[in-house]
Amino acid sequence: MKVLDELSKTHLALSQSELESTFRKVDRITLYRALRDFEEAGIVHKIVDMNGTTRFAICSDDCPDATHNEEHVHFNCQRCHKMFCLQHTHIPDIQLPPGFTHSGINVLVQGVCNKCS
Amino acid sequence: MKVLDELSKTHLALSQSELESTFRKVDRITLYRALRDFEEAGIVHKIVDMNGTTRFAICSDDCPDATHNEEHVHFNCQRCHKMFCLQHTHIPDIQLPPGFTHSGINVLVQGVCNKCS
DNA sequence: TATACAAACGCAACAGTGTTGCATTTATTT
DNA sequence: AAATAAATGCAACACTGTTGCGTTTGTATA
Ligand SMILES: [Mn+2]
Ligand SMILES: [Mn+2]
Ligand SMILES: [Zn+2]
Ligand SMILES: [Zn+2]
Repeated sequence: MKVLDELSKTHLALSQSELESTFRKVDRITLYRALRDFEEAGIVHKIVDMNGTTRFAICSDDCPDATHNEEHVHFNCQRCHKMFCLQHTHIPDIQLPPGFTHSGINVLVQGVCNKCS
Repeated sequence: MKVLDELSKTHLALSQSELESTFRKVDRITLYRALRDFEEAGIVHKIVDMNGTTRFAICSDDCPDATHNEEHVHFNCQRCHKMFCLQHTHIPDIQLPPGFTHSGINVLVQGVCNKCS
C-alpha cells in the first residue's frame, strides 16, 4: 500500500493531510480507515504534535503489535515543523509520586532539527 | 474569573467542555477566548491528552509568563481519564542526536492514578 | 448624571478532523 | 461465471478551532 511506502520512505511522522497530498486522488475516509487499521495492527503509530495535529509514523521492527510500547522520543522542529521519530533516543525512567503506576509514556521535544540549525 | 477558580480548585487539567459544564450558562466562544488569553498571559497552560483532547491547567507561580517552561510531567489515568499536573515530578534531561537543539519538552505518562489503583 | 469609549459577550459562519452508515466498485473464491 | 468478501467513495453528523460583527455591560470623563 502506498501509505506504508510513503511512511517508510521518510522516517518522519506525517499528518493525514500530508499523506493525502502525496496521492493523485484518494478519499480522506479511505485514508482515515487505512491509518486506523494500520495502527490497530501495530504497523504504524500515532502521535499528536505540538500543535495538536495527529501524525502517523511507521513502527520499528521491534514494536509490540497492539500496545505500541516502542518508547522513543519524538521531536518537533519549530522551523520546518517536521516531526521526527528519534528511534534511538531512549526515554529515561521517571519517578512517579506514590500510588501512580506507569503503563506508557510519550515524550515530545521541541527545538530545531539538524537540517534547520 | 470563574474559569481560574475552577482550575485553581483542582490541580487537574480540564478540557474546555468540562469547564463549560461547571457553568450555568456560558458561550463556548467566550470560554475559548478566555482560555486563549489566559494562556497567552501565562496564567494557564495547555496540554493535549492521550486522546487528543486539549486540556487546560493553572500555571504554578514560578512559571515564566509567555514561554511556559515549567517542565513538569503530566499524567493521564486510563481509569478515570483525569489528567494530573505532577508539579513536583521533574523531567530528566534527554540526550538528543547531534544537530538537534532543545527548547521545550512535553512528557505525558499514562497509567493508573493514586485514587484508581 | 449623562455621554463617550472600551471591554466582554453571544451568535453566525466556516474550516478541519474524527467517525459511522450505506451503496458501489473491485478483488477473491468457489 | 456466480457468489462472496474486501476496499472504496460519498453523505452526514458531531465537535473543535477560529474569525467577524453586532450587542451588552462596564468605566471614565465632561
Ligand atoms: Mn515514533
Ligand atoms: Mn501542567
Ligand atoms: Zn527542521
Ligand atoms: Zn484515575
